[in-house]
Amino acid sequence: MPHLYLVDGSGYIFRAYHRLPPLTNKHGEPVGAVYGYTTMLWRLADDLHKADGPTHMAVVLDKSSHSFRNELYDQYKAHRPPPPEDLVPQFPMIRDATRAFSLPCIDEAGWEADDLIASYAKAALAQGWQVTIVSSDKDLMQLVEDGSLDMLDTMNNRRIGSAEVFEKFGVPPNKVGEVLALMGDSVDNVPGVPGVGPKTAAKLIQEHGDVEAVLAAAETMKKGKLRDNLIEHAESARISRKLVELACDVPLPDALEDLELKGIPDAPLRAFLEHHGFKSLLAKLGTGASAADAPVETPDVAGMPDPDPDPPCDHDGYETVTDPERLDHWVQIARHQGFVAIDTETTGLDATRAELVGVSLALAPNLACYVPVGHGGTDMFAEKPVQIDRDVLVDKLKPLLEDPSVLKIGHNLKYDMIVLGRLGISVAPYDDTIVMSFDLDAGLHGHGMDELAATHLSHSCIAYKDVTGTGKKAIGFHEVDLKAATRYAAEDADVTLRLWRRLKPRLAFEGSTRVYEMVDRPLPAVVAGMEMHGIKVDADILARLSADFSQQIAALEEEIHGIAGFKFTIGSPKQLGEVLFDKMGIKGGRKGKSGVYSTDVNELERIAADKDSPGREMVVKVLDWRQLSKLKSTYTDALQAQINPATGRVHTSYSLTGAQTGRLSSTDPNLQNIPIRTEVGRQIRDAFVAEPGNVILSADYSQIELRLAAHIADVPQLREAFERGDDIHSMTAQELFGTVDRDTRGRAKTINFAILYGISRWGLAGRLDVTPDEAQAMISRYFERFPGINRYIADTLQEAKARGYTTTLFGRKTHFPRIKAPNPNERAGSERAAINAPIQGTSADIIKRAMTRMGPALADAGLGHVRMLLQVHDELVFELPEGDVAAATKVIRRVMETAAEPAVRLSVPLGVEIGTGPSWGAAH
DNA sequence: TGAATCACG
DNA sequence: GACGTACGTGATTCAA
Repeated sequence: MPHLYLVDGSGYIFRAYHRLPPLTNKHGEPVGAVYGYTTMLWRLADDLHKADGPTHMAVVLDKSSHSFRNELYDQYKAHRPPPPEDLVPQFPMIRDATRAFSLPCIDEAGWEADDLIASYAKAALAQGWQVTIVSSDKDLMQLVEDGSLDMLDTMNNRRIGSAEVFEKFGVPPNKVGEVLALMGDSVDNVPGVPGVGPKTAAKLIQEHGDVEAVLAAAETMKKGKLRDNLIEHAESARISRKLVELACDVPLPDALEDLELKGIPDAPLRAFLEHHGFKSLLAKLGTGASAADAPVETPDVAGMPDPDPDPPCDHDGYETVTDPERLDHWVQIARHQGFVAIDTETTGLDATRAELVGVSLALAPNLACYVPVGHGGTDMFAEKPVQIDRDVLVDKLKPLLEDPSVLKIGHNLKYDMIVLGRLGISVAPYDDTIVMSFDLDAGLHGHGMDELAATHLSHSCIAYKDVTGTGKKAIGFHEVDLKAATRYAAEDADVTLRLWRRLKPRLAFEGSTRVYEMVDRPLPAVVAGMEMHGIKVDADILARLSADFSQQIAALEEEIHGIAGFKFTIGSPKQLGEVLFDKMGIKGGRKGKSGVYSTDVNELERIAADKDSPGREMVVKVLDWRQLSKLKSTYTDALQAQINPATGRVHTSYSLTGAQTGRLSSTDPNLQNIPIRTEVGRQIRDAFVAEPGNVILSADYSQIELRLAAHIADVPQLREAFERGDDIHSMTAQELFGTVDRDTRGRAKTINFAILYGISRWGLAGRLDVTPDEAQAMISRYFERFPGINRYIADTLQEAKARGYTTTLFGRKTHFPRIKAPNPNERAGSERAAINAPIQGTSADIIKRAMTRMGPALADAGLGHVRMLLQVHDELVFELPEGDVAAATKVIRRVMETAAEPAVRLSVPLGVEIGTGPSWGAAH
């Protein structure tokens, strides 16, 4: 069956003009509306091949501003301002664009485009055709008929059928004219009835059927303003009814059959696109791929005509959005454009607790706005500034942020995703400029927005503290006045967008697309989920430990002071050093550069091991005191304070860009350094518990860095040992010392780690308590037995010096700008780090991939209740229903063991050890 | 704010 | 011949 598409070109031009940034082409002609129009036609042309796509198509335009309606009512469209100056030259270009697509362009003097559309629609329907009107004009909604005529709003990619019409007007399509007549239209200057808006009009028509019936019933209505207005303005209502009526019998300038689509010839289209420099569309034309085949997630900014890159930030040009309709406006441009930068402002730094204060959006440089929703302080009764209701913002923003065809751009989006996630919004797809910067420039500089703006845009951002103040006088962002808040917040979105335009093309150009797409890009969403979920911590267990530690600390303190003969601050390394080395005369005190004796563990253990030292007794107690103080202050006390009272759980924050090698880091609190190595410390892990009926599951990669070293350096002996499942440290001991016992295995283990960290004979000598010469002999022997290792070290160093960076198996770069430093100490430090980075970094890449795949893999296996809670570099911690343990273990092991594949094929297997229990401690 | 110390992988 | 002794993190405390 023929399917006719009627494109409301005139309506589209105005909307596109107002919703798109003011672009110009290389000839300096304004083309914003033309660009929007062209991409819209392109998308329509894509539907050509679809089953329900068009067989016939025409673009309908207004010819002149005069129509029969001016005869009916001389004020019709009287107050309409002339079109904007830079839109006028675009009208003829729209006709060019239409011709470039070889589409018929229909206009007729004396008729509006709406009348022509209505007439063509009726004619087509009479022949039994399908009709789609490409427009979102409310007047045209009268024409909708279920099953035969619908509308397509290309700005929102939304089909409008009678259900949508009913939702908008409260009446079926054939009554829309009645409603429009009563409510009037200020833009077209259709008078309607004063005091009657969409709601009242809909109610009246629902009750009475049509305008005449409403007017007739007016006399019988209860007395009031409405009744008076209906009686007084009855004539105006009748005129309005005629004005909104569409003419359906206009003689058709072209016959229906002539509108048949015969394909779109390349040449004229190409010429048109080239004239305007619409590169992204040209590219699609060139490869013969249709627009639908192109990735919608990453709009080609390079293809946007943009002769004026990065003007300085115009803080006073940012809009404060306090009117819901203005918000709609911004959202619609964003949806049409296909990308938008976003930033949220909140009451605090902890995303899992902070309240939303406002959201800023940016569409192009200097085209940014701020939408306040939570300003006005915490006092419930205080007067608040005019602003949009938070729930309204959520309703209006959610469709945009979840629209799969609109790319959301943020800087450290993980934060915004948590804040928005708590309001029921998920953000996808997205690009994160902090992650992009990290993947490009790790090791060169930090990745905070202010630093990147200074580095890449030569722009110094408004400092947060300039807006809120510092120290005790600091106020929350919700207390900042809207003007200052807009300048600050909109600038953040503006800068984010500008950074994105700089960084995005660099990814491909500099070979970092792989690691960005395959490893890091998905992480903000995954990690946001983990942070939001948190892990349950039993405050009672911690409180008991705190009390216990307290007692022991007090007792030790007394004993230590007793031995010294006076009181001093044990926690002060300065005082402790003086007590030990000056007052008590212990020998061998070493002063650091600040003139303070070193009193670290190594030093104290050296004293404790010396049977003749007078300080033995005290030093042993100090070591105990230190351990308990550390555990109490850093863990048992601090952790209790970190429990979120709303959730009863602890929500750490992971930094995706904190560790140069690609690892995550954890803060507030750091859950990646919870004690495990000593029995006392280990008890703290028992406080990390599962909810009733659930268990904690811990899965960790066994020896992942050594396995990766075996693969990367290609060491056959190590590879084979891992394949056989041998104890790798015993095997190393056998190779190095010819015998395996506790001592040699321990030494071999130390050497194995030393290799990964970039070894020095002195470092190893210190660890193993041997002379540097003996240490050197062991290193030499190691290189001899595992010849791949020194080749790896030499190659890595050479590459790091030649290129300035190292890479992981997934292409992650870590830069080492100091690797050629003249200071040998500095240089040697960089060299060791460079040796370690590819191994530590590849391990980080692999577990990150496992994390990304874990959620979907568990869901596929029907294990939706299994939650991933923590990552500790080579370990993932889960919480799950007891009954799911067996099934989940299988999935988790499979995902982790195969996480490198298929991008990287390892020559060693990855081993994963899994344990479960009521607490994290018990799961190990 | 930096140094020292120590918790983790 | 000096350098000054393992990679990557974060939190706490003291003292300036």
